[in-house]
Amino acid sequence: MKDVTMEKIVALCKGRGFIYPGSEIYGGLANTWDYGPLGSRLKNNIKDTWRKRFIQERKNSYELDADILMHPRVWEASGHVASFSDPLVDCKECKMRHRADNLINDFDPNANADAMTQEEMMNYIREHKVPCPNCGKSDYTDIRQFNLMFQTYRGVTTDSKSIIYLRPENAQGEYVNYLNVQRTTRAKLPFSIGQIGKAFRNEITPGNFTFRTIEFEQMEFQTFCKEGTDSDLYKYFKEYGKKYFMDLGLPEEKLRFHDHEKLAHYAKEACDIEYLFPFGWGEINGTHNRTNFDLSRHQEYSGKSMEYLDPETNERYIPYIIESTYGLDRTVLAVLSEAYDEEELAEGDTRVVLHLNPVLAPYKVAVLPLSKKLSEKAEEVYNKLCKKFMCDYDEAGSIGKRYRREDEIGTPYCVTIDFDTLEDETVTVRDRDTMEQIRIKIDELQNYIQEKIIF
RNA sequence: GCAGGUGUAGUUCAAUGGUAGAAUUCCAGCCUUCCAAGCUGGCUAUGUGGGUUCGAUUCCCAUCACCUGCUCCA
Repeated sequence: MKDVTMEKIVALCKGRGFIYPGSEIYGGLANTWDYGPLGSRLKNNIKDTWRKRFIQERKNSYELDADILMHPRVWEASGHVASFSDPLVDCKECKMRHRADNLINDFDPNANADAMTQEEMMNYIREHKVPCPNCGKSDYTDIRQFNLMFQTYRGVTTDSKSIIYLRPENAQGEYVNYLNVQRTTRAKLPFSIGQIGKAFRNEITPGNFTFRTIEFEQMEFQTFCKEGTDSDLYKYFKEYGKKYFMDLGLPEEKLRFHDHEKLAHYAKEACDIEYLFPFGWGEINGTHNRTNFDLSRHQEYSGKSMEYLDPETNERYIPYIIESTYGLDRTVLAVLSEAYDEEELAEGDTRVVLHLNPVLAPYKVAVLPLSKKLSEKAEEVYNKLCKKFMCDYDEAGSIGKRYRREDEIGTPYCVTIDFDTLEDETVTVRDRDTMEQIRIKIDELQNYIQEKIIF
């Protein structure tokens, strides 16, 4: 086991085709990344495991694929238009950047900056000569609003009436559709809606590789329930999430809960699951008890009833929502960080190997003819296996070199065709983790591999 | 966004105000019967845009990206 650094992860990702810098030929675009052939497979495999755990294996769970673009009023109702922007000022003296509201609240906890307009905050800072926490001077630029939502315009003109937003979270798609889903599936509370999709936030902060990006993909699970059952479900889904990560291959000692004390405007309870990345602990899941805040707001802003008619009691009420959000890109990064290893073999020989859970591996199996004279037979085996699995084929270089190449991209099984194969229809299957080899009939290959990739 | 640093083949490094060299990777061929062998050949680079200059990869400016620190982080 060697030191795993972000540099090594980034280098492997770029070098082997997991993740490339975005728009690289134009010099790159900060905080954007493109998933290459292997990264796409890994990402999709993670999505598949998530769907299996959260949709397929749970009763009363349904998938949704809502549009990224939503009615602008959605974001007024959700509170994002009002509170998803930060009022920023720069100290002219030391160039330090501050949030104006934090500056005021830290200066005088009773000032209640949250209730101030931008202008009132500016005046307050000037009148009270609020000092810069860094250098002590009080000489600031004007407040600039920094909205974390990306805006764009629909239609041919760019007048303000046509502003629409790229969604900064996916949850609202489930919320505005919750009655559609409930009606069409005839679901009874509690039921859940899951969704995998992209969200966008105009973050200015450089992230650790794909840890913080401006475009990112989330796997979200919203459970609609009756008030009073919410806290138990909240606790349940925290644990369910942790179990999911452990099933992916993240060890328990590198996972921890982080309960929030300072809560977002919608939340009654909030907890992150954090993973110990090479750069430190980082959030990979957030579970929130959002109460009936969102649905109440949508009822208020849309004028449509968001009430659920409880068929057992004939009560009408707005359900509570337990949200559990999984960062897909972060999960990919966590899985890669955990899988990465450099192993010392005999006499200074080393190999880089990704000990990926086989179910996540981009290629499940690689077909390697020992000699190019065996290509025909090898292709026959390849054509058989690729009907069932993502399958690699390599006949370039020595067999040892090809094993190393597959180790580096996490292929769990290498199938080697030799001259005996032509006689007895058997092949060698070499295990990535143990490097042990077994001899097996070609006809048994498919079942052998299939059994190893059950999630 | 601020301060400092760095940008040369896919990767790691050279060199130079006169038009870039190596190792490795990769590709092809020979060889090779299970863990990075060898031989031969081949492809590939001065982040981008300006400026100074007869001539810029080199000097200057801007920009973009990356690294370190701050700031920010629903």
